[in-house]
Amino acid sequence: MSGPLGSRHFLWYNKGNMPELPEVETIRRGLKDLILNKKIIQVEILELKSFNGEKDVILSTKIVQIRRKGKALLIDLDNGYSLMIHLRMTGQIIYRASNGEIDKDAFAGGHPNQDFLINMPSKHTRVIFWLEGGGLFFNDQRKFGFVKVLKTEEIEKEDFIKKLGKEPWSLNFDEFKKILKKHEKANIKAVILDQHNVAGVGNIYADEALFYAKVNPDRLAGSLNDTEIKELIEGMRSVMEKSIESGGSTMATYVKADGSLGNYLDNFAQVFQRQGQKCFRCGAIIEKKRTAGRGTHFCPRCQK
DNA sequence: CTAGGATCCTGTCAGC
DNA sequence: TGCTGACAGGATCCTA
Repeated sequence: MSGPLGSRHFLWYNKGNMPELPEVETIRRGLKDLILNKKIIQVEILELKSFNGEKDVILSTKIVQIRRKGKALLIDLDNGYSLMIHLRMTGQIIYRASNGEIDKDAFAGGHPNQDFLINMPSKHTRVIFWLEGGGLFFNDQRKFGFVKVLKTEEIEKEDFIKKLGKEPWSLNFDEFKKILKKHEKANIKAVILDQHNVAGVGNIYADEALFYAKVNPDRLAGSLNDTEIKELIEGMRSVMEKSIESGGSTMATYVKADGSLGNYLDNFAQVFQRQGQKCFRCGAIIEKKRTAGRGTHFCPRCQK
């Protein structure tokens, strides 16, 4: 197929590159320059499952703010309503010109795949928001993500948001230690993946943060000492900050300078999807196993 | 209450 | 070559 840069792209399957906090933050920043103050002219729901709420209530409204809570993207409208978007594993937010074609303003973020590079809508497009001068496409291959319409003032009462834990940056040592004590018999990886405990950490950054803290993902939460707890908070902050700086999984990080497709994980990953390769810290071979029901990458030598 | 397994869904890939 | 089944995973629901 021919890509937007005029070169040929090879098909490349991204296993497990799911949107987490850094991806949603990158989308939030990207959309701010593109859709703020724009009016929603029409909404097309192509998959009922992907859209919750009343569509008519958001028609002819203006986008006044774009926020993020954990992995949830929040788009506030000027009539007291908001859109809550959760990308789950395969969700994407794609902005295109009003005919769906890729132009200089094109933007895409979330689960990186071919849809970043082709005209919209695609077979994975579930909801289209036609705006003044552009189209905002919610794509989601596996249909686990969703768009939800709700009153802005009711966001805090929404089930997912209400139960959301703090993000690593606002979580202090004592609070985190208390959480680990509460779940002392669960795997540490399961604890930091649970959005009720810490907001925003998904499978990629859980593995990366545990590597940073030199903690084996199978360890029980109650077994971590104070130094490890401190390092783990630092790790969660650090790996996600680094990913946000590098642009998360967006079109810009997906298409390399020569027009071929790259892996945005290359920008920061120390262990994720590096099984069989050498640990950057100690040289041992990175392994993959199953922890907390998830594919888990770790260094068997330096993660104790 | 907690911990852990099943579930949703589509696409990929190994194995025959 | 084409089919089949295993696998991937965020958050929720269910079970013990």
